[in-house]
Amino acid sequence: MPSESSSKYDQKLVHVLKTSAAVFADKGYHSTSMRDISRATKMSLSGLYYYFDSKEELLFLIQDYCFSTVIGDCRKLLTGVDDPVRRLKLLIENHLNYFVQNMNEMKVLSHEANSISGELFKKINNKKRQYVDLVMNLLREIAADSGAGGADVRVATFSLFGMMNWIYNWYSPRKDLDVAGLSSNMTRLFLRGFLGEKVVGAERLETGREAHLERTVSIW
Amino acid sequence: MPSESSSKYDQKLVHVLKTSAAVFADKGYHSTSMRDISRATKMSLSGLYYYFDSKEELLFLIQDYCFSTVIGDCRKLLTGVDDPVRRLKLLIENHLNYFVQNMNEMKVLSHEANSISGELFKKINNKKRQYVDLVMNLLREIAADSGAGGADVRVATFSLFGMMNWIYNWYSPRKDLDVAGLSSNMTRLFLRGFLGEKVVGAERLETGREAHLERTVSIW
DNA sequence: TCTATCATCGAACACTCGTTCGAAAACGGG
DNA sequence: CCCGTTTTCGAACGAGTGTTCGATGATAGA
Repeated sequence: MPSESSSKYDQKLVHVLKTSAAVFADKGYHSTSMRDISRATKMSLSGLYYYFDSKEELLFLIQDYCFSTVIGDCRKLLTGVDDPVRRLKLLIENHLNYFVQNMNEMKVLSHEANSISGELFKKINNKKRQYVDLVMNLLREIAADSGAGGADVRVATFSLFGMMNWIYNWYSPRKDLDVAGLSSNMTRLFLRGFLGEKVVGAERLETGREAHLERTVSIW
Repeated sequence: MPSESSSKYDQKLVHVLKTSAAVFADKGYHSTSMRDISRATKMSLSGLYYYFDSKEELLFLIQDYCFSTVIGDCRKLLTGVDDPVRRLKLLIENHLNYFVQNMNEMKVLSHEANSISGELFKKINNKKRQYVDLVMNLLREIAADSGAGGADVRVATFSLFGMMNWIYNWYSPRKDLDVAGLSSNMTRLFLRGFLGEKVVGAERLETGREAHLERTVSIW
């Protein structure tokens, strides 16, 4: 949706989306009134409707912007990387990195997934399914490569999403590990669990490089 | 809250709670009107208020009943079991077993945790914290016993809750594994990830017994 | 059968909601 | 500076909200 054009209009829209996401995350979508949004954005009530047609479309824009960003960033990050285990690791890092920095949006994504209906709902769900399939196929590939056929791939996929997407319920940047630590912990937890120790050991050799996301103490 | 007394009153209250939970799960708490509840329970609007003082207390009763049940069942199940790994395994089985059979409540628990305020919120949060601490201490114990100090216990705890509590987003009793399969998959996934393979191998010897919860094909 | 308690109900109140509309302000290229 | 476009706004409407109240029906022990 948001191309490279950062027009005045786009900038303000993004600002409205971010502010609204914060309010939605705090009070919940349905018990947030358009008057609350108006107050938070310092815009008049009717002025808001210049940027979207309804409260529901506002919610859609928030969700769509998030998924587009996270999927887009992910695609960029994965181009050129072939080893599926490394791809998965990068995907996890990207996912956690983005949502730790956008926890309000994450909460809205989780809580208000069913607050959108009709065509807009379909659009969001397609993007979501796209992302899920990406992970599921990755896991299938990894399992096949290593001959570890014990685990149900569907269970594994959603377990991974579960542990990643649950963070908005507990993660505190102040008292917890930073994103790099969080990421390496979860990656190891999941990969070891999915494959067993040996394969993770092999992985260790290949990934000692990219420091851009794990500058701090990391077990990898 | 609900003692052994199954008076007419209690029965009807529980029925109202269960029905309301289904509606809340479907439409969300805030966009469910008391008139919706009235319609679903086939009670008059004002008649509902004989069983609770406000919509918010209705939500509280649903959540409180759930946590009380799951924690109570868990305590019963764990009495007499000393090995921390076995305790954890039983806890996971109990958790998944209960919430697969009460997915509506699970959704309400997750989505509407912050829709309760004041004293009622504190009560719920205490029970929740109790339960989380139980798991976290268990993990600490397990990590100490096996000398595997690599993983952050807090991350591990909430990762476990994440994968378990995410199921309401994807689990379908028709197309997915049954609870026993789900449970054994997640248990293995988590324990292997948390400890590494060896310790899980040891565990395999001790737990081949309890058939009451895993009658079906199980890898354990 | 009488009566006190339990359970249910219809109607109404005060309030907030999302959205619309026409007009005014701000802006920017000529 | 002017004018067409972009952006903002105040006021209002109709619909739906949670809750209350007094009264009525059901129930069960004396």
